[in-house]
Amino acid sequence: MPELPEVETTRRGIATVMPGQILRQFIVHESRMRWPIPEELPALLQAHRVLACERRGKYLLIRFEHGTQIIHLGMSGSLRRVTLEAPLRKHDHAEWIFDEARFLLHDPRRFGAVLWHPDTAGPVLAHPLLAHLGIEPFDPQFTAEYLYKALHTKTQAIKSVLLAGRAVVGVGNIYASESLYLAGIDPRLPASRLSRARSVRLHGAILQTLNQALESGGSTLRDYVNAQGTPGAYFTLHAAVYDRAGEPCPRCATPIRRIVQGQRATYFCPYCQKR
DNA sequence: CTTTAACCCTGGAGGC
DNA sequence: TGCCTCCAGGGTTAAA
Repeated sequence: MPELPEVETTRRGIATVMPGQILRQFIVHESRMRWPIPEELPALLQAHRVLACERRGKYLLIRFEHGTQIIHLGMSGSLRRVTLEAPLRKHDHAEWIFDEARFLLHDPRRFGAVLWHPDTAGPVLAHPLLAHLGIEPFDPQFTAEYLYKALHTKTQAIKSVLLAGRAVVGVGNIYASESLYLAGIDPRLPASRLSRARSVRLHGAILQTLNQALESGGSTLRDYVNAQGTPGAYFTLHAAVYDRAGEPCPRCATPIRRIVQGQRATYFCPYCQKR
């Protein structure tokens, strides 16, 4: 589920509650995630104050006075507010308990992670998992020219390059297909062959796609803040090509094609999207 | 350095 | 019903 808009929506949700609060208890129910949740983490965090809730790519960063929790939601994870009394469900692997709020990390596939980076180890953004991430899409420095320069050295198919997250973060498998559709670009095009003019289109398409998803995430946020626990309508509902193999292209009615690139599904319109 | 494929894990969908 | 196979929006890691 979580692509960048979902992660950002989650960040906004926890950021309305956690900063300034003292974490009374951090409890681990299942430590076997992408990497083990450090055993010493509950003791390290107990009675410490949250300073801020940030995000880098799809990683959530919960800053404390002495270090930062690095959280990834993987493929099936969610971090949601629940009532103080709410019973644990299957796949609730960790919980954050504050005086008047409680949060559960729920992740059936356990591809997610909860790590700890002490301040003594240096800036958290220098952490090996974060150090090589591409630019944030909403960073003003992310321009069409920036995108052009990041792509023109890569020989791989443009869809795979977008997905890799080294040029720009946050374009997951859904949004990669959707952005390329919006920009009229064939996902198989070698990234290096994208012209400046088409970089402008792609840049706009990426921002439009992510922004649209972020807006629809607002309903998720409302649910989130109200502790209803049900994910809102995700962007999937408005997808033009994603998961629509065989269905007519919204623009020209040509059947949408599904191909596999780097072991991930890609959807595109063979007529509207050009090499 | 780049590129490819295997892998971590559970659950839902669809075929038989 | 049940059993089997395939597929899933993430990203790291090892191998080529």
